[in-house]
Amino acid sequence: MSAIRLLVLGAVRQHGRAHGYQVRNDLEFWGAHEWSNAKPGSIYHALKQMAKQELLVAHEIAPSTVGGPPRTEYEITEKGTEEFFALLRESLTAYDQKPDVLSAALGFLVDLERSEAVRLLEERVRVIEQWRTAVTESYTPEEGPGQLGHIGEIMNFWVTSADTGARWTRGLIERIRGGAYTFAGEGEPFVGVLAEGAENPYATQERHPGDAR
Amino acid sequence: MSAIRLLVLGAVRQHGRAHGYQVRNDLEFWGAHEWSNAKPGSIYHALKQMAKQELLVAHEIAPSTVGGPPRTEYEITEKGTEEFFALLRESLTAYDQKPDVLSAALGFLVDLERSEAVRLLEERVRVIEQWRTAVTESYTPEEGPGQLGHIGEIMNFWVTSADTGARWTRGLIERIRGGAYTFAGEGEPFVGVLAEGAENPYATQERHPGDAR
DNA sequence: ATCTAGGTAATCAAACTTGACTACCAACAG
DNA sequence: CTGTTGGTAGTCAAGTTTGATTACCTAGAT
Repeated sequence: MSAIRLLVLGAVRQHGRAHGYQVRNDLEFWGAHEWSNAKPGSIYHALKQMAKQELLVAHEIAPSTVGGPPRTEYEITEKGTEEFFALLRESLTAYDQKPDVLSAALGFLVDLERSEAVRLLEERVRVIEQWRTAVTESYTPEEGPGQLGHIGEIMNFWVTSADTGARWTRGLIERIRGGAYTFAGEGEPFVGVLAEGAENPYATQERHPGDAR
Repeated sequence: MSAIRLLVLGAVRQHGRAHGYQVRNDLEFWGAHEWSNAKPGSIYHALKQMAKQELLVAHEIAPSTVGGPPRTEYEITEKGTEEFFALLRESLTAYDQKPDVLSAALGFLVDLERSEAVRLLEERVRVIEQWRTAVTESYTPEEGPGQLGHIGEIMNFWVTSADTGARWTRGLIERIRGGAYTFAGEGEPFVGVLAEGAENPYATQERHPGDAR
């Protein structure tokens, strides 16, 4: 599964109603074009595709208010909302080692309730650990180690990445447990989209436990 | 760039001459279907594509020696060999954060000379560090931290992954400096392909400095 | 009044990827 | 000597991704 559907569904959902260019801008604001396949063609394709599948409805109106050609607006349906949460939950727990999927899911983490977020992330840690066990067991000994030569470095690399992923996830769980961020049903949600016509003032640093209440 | 071209080119090159099914088996032997898009359709597609681009030549012969339909054999051309090394060098140094590309390159690392391998990996570390600096600078302060809320976790995740990647690469450099593995021009290369008709006895563990001479 | 630089919104062909499916043959059971 | 299981080798249609390109409009410069 690629990250694009989750990203697009989530972006439309946050706006309530959005046209392609708006979605495109949100995703750029999140830096998504850097770590996922959120490029114009993919975004517009996903919108059309999901409209055909009735996850979105297309309103062929809106003759543009700020110049440029007319635009199509999309609205998320009930079915789309279900799909959104299904994708979100799956992306958080699956360890398919495609980091863009996890990144996309992190962007929508706070759309869940705090307790569920924690539960899913704990499940994620479990899945990673299982994967690690399976891999190191099935790809081991028999004829003794060293049989693989430099090929073993590939597995070593993946295992190292998995361990980092697990450790990082545990850190995130702690931050959430410690009260960081505002989750669903906790009032004033954090708005991660650009207002119509706003500038793009991105900002971040190594963030840790106590901030962003 | 996806990993498939490098994988297929490299596999054909190691055999000297190979048919699709053989390549497919090699990649499976390396576990490539688990961490890359090395699936049958992609492999056969890549073979045809690269034959059209004259990176490979197709020999439409070989009426099968072991049962099954006739098969097409491919041979790497000079142009293909150049492309192979170009892809390999790029995959080792580029930090496009698609880990499958690095994995593929690791499989062919020993086709380079030891000194070049080290040089490229050091370059890789530099590139990762540059990326890290650029990201943490450009996505920072201005309106003070905490502006990003949970969105900051995405960057945090990428930065953590980058750091792990850099640290792991440094470890690999040390292992190589310490004499691990057999590189180009050092005699008897390690054979990472299945002999015609061989079983698939994969094996690995957390490997460290002194082994596999 | 005209030109053009630049932002807005989207499309398109070409390439790539996927997963299911086909076709061929050998070997063995019945 | 017939059927059927299983491995070998590959194809195909449907879907996705990419990068270049188009079309529209505004605002300021000439």
